[in-house]
Amino acid sequence: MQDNQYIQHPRYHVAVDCVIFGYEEGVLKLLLYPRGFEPSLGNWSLLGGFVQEKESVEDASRRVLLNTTGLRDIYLQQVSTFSRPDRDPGARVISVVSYALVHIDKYDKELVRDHGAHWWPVDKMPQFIFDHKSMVQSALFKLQQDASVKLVGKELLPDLFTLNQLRSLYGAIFQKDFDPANFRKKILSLGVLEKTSIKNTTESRKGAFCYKFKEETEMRVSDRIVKFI
Amino acid sequence: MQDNQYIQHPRYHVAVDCVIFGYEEGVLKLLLYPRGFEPSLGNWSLLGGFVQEKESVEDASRRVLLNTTGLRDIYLQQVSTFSRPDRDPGARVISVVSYALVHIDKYDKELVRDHGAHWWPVDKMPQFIFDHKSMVQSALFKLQQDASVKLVGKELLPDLFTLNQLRSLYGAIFQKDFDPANFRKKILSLGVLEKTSIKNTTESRKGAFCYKFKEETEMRVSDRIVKFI
DNA sequence: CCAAAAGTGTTACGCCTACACCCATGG
DNA sequence: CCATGGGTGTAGGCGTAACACTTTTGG
Repeated sequence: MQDNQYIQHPRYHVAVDCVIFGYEEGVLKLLLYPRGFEPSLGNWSLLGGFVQEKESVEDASRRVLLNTTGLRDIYLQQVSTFSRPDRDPGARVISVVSYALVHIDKYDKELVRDHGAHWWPVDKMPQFIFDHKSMVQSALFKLQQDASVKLVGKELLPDLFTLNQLRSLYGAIFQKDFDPANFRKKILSLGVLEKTSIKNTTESRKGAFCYKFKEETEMRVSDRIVKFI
Repeated sequence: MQDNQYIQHPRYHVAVDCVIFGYEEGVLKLLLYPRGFEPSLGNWSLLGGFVQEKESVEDASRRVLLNTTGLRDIYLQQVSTFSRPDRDPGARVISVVSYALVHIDKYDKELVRDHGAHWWPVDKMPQFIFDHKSMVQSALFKLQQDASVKLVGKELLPDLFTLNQLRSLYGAIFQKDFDPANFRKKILSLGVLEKTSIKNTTESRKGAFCYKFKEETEMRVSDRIVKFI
């Protein structure tokens, strides 16, 4: 492509939309924003923004996440690009969707409240604007794919967690119950967790030992954690 | 986002780049175009083009494929979006990469020759322009992912093919040899192939029966074909 | 004591791997 | 008749699923 060829081609707004996953009380949740004006008033929207001159799509997503949740160093994965010419009735906008995994207890509550945002369980989601519903579906699928070859959890759970909390998280991600005994053996065999001497007694009478992720180890594992995906 | 908010944001050229896979003589190949001018003269480029006013990214990719290979109804999958601000030295261009699977004997030879294009084996690729090398790597990875849960072959092989041709194709995609006996059993157990009475004697003295894909069946299989990815 | 979660052990089954082995045929 | 690819059969191993069973402790 020659430089002078560029000029004759149209240019578009390029947006980023973030599917922000958090995990709380055994439920996988999504941070969404209510749309305050027509069209699509009352429906809910992903957190988004426009790509600025000197940033990449990833930069833009991180900027948007920082501005609305106050969080840095977030685990972020690109999902897919949505580009139907009529997808946004306001103007031609091409949107790159990513998902983010955040610690639901660490975000800036004030900032989020000021934006009117709300955490929605993934199995009870509201009406979305535009094509945001299929964005969420794509993001969830991508998360499942990733979680089947990489142990997610560091990004969503507290630093110390029990194996049953991790199992519940995987249950929430895959919408499926995992056998406690087998899940325990499978996960421990991966060798990426470290047992601590701390017991968590909030969820059972007996109390369960807490684990943490080993430093330095890549959580991407050689064989898949979840076989069926 | 309100309509009047759009105007203050920058707009960019949005391109599509296609990683076109073909399969010939046991080798997985890529259709590439030589760059005829500086910068990056002599290096090779993916087939690309700009997204026009009334088309989606997918539309644009299909248009570009049609214009340069003469092929319609191509199997096309979006891979990822590349957006580093400096990725194209000529101008700010955000590019959405897809891969295409084509029958290497059916494309329009003249059209391709006129463009100076050339099929390159994936294991002997030339120098690329810009970030096209990592585009190809991402595309190959995505193809591997897809081929492990969906039987690709309809899109790359002739209508009638032997199981060993299919095995060679999978070997080329995953850069790994599959055991003939085990591959045969695994593939046939999927139940998506139909044996014909036609024998192909070009590749062995004994001759091998040709198979074809069953009509109507979805080639996406429940358990994965290739376990290690 | 009992319910309920934590944690360990056992068994059976399915699938994959790695071969051995027969078949057909052109040179 | 033999080298070569086509095609079938089989034994071993590994991982998982299913589930029994034991431990701990607050109510």
